[in-house]
Amino acid sequence: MYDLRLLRENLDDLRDRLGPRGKDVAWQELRTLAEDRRNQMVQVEELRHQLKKGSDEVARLKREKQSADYEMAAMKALGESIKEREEQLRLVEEQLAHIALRIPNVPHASVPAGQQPEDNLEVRRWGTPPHLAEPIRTHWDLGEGLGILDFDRAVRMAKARFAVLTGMGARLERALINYMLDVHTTQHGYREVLPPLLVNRVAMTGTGQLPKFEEDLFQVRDEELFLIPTAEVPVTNLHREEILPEERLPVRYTAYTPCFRREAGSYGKDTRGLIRLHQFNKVELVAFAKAEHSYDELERLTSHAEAILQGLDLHYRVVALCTGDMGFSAAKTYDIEVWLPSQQVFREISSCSNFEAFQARRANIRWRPKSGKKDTKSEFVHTLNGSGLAVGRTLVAILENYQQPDGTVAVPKVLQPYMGGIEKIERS
RNA sequence: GGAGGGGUGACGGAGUGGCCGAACGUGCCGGUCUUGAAAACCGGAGAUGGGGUAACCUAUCCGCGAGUUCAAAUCUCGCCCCCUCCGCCA
Repeated sequence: MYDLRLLRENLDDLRDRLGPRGKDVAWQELRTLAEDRRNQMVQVEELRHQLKKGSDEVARLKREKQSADYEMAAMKALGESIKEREEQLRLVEEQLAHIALRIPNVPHASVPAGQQPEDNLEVRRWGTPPHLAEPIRTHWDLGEGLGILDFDRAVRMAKARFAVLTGMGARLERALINYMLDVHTTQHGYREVLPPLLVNRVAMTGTGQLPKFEEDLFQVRDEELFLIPTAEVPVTNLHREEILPEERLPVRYTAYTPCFRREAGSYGKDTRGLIRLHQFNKVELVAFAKAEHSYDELERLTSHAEAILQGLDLHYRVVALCTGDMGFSAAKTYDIEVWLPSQQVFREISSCSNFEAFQARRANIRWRPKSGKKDTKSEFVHTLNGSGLAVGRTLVAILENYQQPDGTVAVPKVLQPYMGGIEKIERS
């Protein structure tokens, strides 16, 4: 969502900067509507001003025990005409919002141009692929072989794209969640949050999931509530309609939540295994920062997500998404991709974005400078978030990268305290 | 789910139709006083949108949305949320 005055005055500039990202935007209509809105607003204001003065005049006449019949009749007529014009204005604003809420964020200057994932820019790699004996097994073969992963039975109580973890599989997932939360809270300075998993429409609109992506969300029947697709939604909305004092910034939260996604339009993709499910666990990092610090914060937040992979000794790379591959609300995104030996590819395990003021404008999240003097006008914060990490995919990476020739899986050192001290997952 | 009470500015809390953007208090900012601070006293200060180069002007905002009226924080209706008690329940 954009500031409407900026929108009107910098429409061409905005269109240029969006480039192909703005190809679906009705620019001409937008321009007309923005002009209409301003003109009609000026008129309505003027008429309202007259109405107010007229009403004051009626009050004065009545106080002086004079007849006010003429004025009252005139004001009645004026009031009706205002009502009509306001209705027109409301319509224009509605149409304007309909378009404006569907305009994606403007990419930061440092974002590589491009349309395809191939146009993404690799910025660094860490570690090396493990030396594994052939045959290299997939995580679903390993998991089912060890009896810790069950896809078939998940269909009984749910449907395809759900999974059941049992035994040491469930334990490993829980260990990962605890490990990640512990690192972020004790080493990286994040405050832990356990938010609602159902949120309302306003919250979803604030972070940008709505109105454009409603078909990607699970919705509760009979009530206007949605299952969260990411903890980003409830945690960013913690400060909706708030003005944060300067000394509180930056604010950093971490949250473990299950996430729910319809995965509409992904038929045939990643149909096997834990990679793409309707429900998965994620530890999220969320930050609120001043504009001048938000890109430093993005680097920091990304490094915090990387720290988890480094602790687990998993090979990964970081890529800067190109303009065409970025999400709707993001101004810049780094994806962290972990090495999956079974497919010999890097797969996304974290996505870290700076939304600049895009979400803050929609959710009305501001901060106010400390100085008590003049110039204490509030400003929009910049919001950021990133996975730290997607837990299910981390479990996948561990199964595949730590697999042994006999089909067992070694437990990474840092997780052993969370796994009751065991060093290896065996069939049980 | 049932019964009752309530949603006003950063906070507390007045205000039941017109000079109310809203008393008063606390907190905040500036000043006087003081070696400095506190206290006391004086003064200032809401948010958002629109117009204007600017000083400034203007509209809207008393949970949200409709309605009545020349005029609504105040009256009517609907909705949302919070609190207390009862029921149910992890």
